[in-house]
Amino acid sequence: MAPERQRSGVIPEPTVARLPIYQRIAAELARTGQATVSSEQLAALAGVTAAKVRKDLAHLGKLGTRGTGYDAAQLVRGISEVMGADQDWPVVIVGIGNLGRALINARGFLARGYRLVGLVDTDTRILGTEISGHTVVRFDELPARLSEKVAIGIIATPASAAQDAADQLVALGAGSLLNFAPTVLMTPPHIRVRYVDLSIELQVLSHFALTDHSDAGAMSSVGIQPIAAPWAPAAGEHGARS
Amino acid sequence: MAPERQRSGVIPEPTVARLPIYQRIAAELARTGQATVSSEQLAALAGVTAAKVRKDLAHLGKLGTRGTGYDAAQLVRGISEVMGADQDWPVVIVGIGNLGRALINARGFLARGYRLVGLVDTDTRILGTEISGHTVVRFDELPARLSEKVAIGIIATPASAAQDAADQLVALGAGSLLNFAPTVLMTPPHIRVRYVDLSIELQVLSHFALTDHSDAGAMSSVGIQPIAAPWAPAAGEHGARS
DNA sequence: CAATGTGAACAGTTTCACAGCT
DNA sequence: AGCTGTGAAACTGTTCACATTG
Repeated sequence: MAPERQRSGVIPEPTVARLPIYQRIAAELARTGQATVSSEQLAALAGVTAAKVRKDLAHLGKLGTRGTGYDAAQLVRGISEVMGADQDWPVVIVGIGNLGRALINARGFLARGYRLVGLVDTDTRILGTEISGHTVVRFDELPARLSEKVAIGIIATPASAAQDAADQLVALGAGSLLNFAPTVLMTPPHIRVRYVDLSIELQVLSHFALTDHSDAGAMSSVGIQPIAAPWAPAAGEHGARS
Repeated sequence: MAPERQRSGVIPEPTVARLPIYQRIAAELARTGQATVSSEQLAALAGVTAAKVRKDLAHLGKLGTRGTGYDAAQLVRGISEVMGADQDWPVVIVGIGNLGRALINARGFLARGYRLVGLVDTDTRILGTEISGHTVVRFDELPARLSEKVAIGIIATPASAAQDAADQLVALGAGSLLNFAPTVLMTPPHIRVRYVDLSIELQVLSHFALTDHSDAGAMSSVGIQPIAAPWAPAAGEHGARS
């Protein structure tokens, strides 16, 4: 029945990082009553080219209809499926400072499939505190409170504590780590790690501010900046590898 | 005198995103008394290949010495220079929730060159609050408090407020935006935008957890995982484009 | 006939291998 | 002898152009 899903090969990482963006747009359009989306429209709203959208979506199998476009609702489901948002991913957050709290509270961050199962910190001032239905504990108290393996560990500690956090998370079964601390982690080879280093983001911006030096729009790389619009979507990619 | 700096062409974005990592490592080594670093050592600590390190650093001009390696202190300075960390970048943060506060407090985030000049929010509960020597104000009060153009605007608001924040920041002269809200921003073509979407990071991890499915270390892409170590650095890239 | 899906050309990065300094 | 700097090859991802299909 289902119109041929889950195409064969692996999906390239840049594509994987763009799929959630298409999904968000498709969901919003579906919500406002639009049943179908063209690659052109999706491209305009996502800040990429239409060809890229089609290549990206082709990885999901054929869920478009020629002459018509993609079914918005079907797109949302199809992308959920490949992203694994359907499954259940027990998440532990280490480091309950401002960043940790921001992650806990951010709407849409721990939604759909990503289930918070533990909060870890060492600061005695917040140990024992209850946040979002979870008590903040030290690492050695965590196993007693877990009834399952951790799938994803989020490291929101200072750099000095990050490696230890990674070790402990791996010991609890985490196969994936999301590291916000500015350090390169040493991990066994089968562990997937993604880095989000906020200070690097700033530095990359200032570097290009320097080299673009007022030569408006010269930003060689992408930047589709579609046809006739006073303002065009600013295209962006989300990187990192394991 | 200075040994030929600032090579001609543009530096590829993936390289730009790695330079701060090398810098951090070089700084740490210099601090512990090591005067010179080889590409091999830098590679092992950064989780990349030695060839990549050499190609990357070659963009800075020739600051290595054959047979010896790179001078650690010189590396730190050279990278500061190309990243623009020497210059002065007035930064405004919009959205003083947990994330905004995390950015303000994170050691190393607003250091060296990135100078906080304004905090904006609309929540009456925190308006007027003083944080890090800056009073949180509404956007319309900000111009009166600024004595210069904004260089970089950081958007740490909910998605619903992000586009407005972007518009206002651009009006204040910001040429670069760092957007943490899960939305594609519409901006004039000469504005550089980088996206950090936390929920996408989680989804990318779960996608690959799905497809790698226990086939340990098969992660095709990079993953140098050097020679003989029980644990190898987990390589990572930091992406996004304007 | 509009809009997808895709082979082929193109572009950007990474890896390799080694020539060239120190 | 050791280690950088760099062309050339390999690879990965993007853009183009169009045949194909509903």
